[in-house]
Amino acid sequence: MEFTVTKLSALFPDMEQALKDAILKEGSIKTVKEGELLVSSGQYIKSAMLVVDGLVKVSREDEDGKEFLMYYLEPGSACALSLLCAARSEKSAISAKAVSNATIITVPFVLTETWQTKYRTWHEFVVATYRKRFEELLITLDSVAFKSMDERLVFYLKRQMKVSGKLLAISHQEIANDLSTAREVVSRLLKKLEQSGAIALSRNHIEIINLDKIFD
Amino acid sequence: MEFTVTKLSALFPDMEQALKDAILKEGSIKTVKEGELLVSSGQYIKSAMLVVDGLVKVSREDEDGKEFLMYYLEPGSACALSLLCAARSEKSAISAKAVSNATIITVPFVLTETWQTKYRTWHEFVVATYRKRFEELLITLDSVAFKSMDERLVFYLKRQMKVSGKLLAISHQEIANDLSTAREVVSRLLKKLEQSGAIALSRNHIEIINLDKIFD
DNA sequence: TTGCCAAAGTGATTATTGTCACTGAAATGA
DNA sequence: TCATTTCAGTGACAATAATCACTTTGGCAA
Repeated sequence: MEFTVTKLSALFPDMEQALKDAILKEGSIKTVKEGELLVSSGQYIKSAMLVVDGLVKVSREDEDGKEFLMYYLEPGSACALSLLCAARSEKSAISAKAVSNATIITVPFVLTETWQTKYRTWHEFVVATYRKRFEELLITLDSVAFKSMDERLVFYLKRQMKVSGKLLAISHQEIANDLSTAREVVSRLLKKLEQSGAIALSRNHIEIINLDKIFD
Repeated sequence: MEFTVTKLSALFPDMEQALKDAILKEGSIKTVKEGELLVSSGQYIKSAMLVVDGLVKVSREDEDGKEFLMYYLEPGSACALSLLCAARSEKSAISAKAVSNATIITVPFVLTETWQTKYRTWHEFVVATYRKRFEELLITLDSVAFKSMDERLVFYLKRQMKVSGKLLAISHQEIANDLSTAREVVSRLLKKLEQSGAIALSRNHIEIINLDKIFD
């Protein structure tokens, strides 16, 4: 896929012209296949990453490999971590994985740091990104801290629906990983949701019928 | 307590002179007593808050009043939320409470927004604050997502020790609130820790003897 | 000093979640 | 098409945490 200023404008409408030019000039375009890792746990991040196409899933991982879904990145958004770790080039305990075929623009930190003062709209973009990720993280934290597994599952399905539509191509095991629980637990709770008519189950697919009646 | 540029310099060593002058000129100094609320849940935040003395506890709250400790703010730090909510003057689902008598400098958002471009070091301070809070939030998230209650309690006590020393003046109920669990659970687990010699219990006080041997 | 109240201790019970050990059912591909 | 692998369903059980219903203790004030 090739990028022009026009396409970039659609994704990042608030950026000034000079910044978009700079992104096209200095950034490298990277395409990743579905399932591929963009950032793996323990890796050093050296570039800012802008998602321009596809969907990227950002997870947290602990020492023994258990993972946990933090949030999704859609086209037009950036990973706050990829901006955060910037300053220190720190090791990250997060991983980023392409959920669908995706296209990313990467810009080395050395450059983006100078952009902070050079382009006002870059700075604004960074701050807006921080804020958005922070809010999403808080919502994720809420659901772990205050909700039980059945509520968390419904919350999860709703979020999935937002990014992938009503027909989810996902296994129970993957859901269990994202929620950091066991597959059997997910299977049982999904079954309950099916019985209540909220979803329809088939192998590797979940069709969301109506989750609104469930909780609040 | 009165503030001079010298005192401010010690707390915020990276700020440029002009910025420190501006803080003293434009900010209002606010003192709060132990236990007082700085920000209560549902309130609109209209100012950036810089902690210059004392200790402030930042918690998340859900609809039915259950709370959850996010992190502590020590002198020289700012609440990321108080910077984040800035742009939108959004309602916050967080509360900030003074753990000890505390002194805060508040600066209205209208001003701090202009500071973003006016003072390079203010911008850097904001970004550094975001990063720090984000990291702390991730660590908090880790402990909820991956750890069981006994591990979380030890983690909690260690964090308390960092901000308040080895003798904690805190009730079991308060710990339970911070961890979003029941008092009985905390009492039982504390008892276990006492039996293992890691802590000593007395009414309204917990003395930390050695938590290093416990876990990892 | 006594009486009260908040804090802490405790046993019993329930609910939720995690684990184990399977079986069966679809997809894949050789 | 058959064989292998992956995914899903399920019952039994264990472990953890939450809830309930108390009792006990210590600190403080009248």
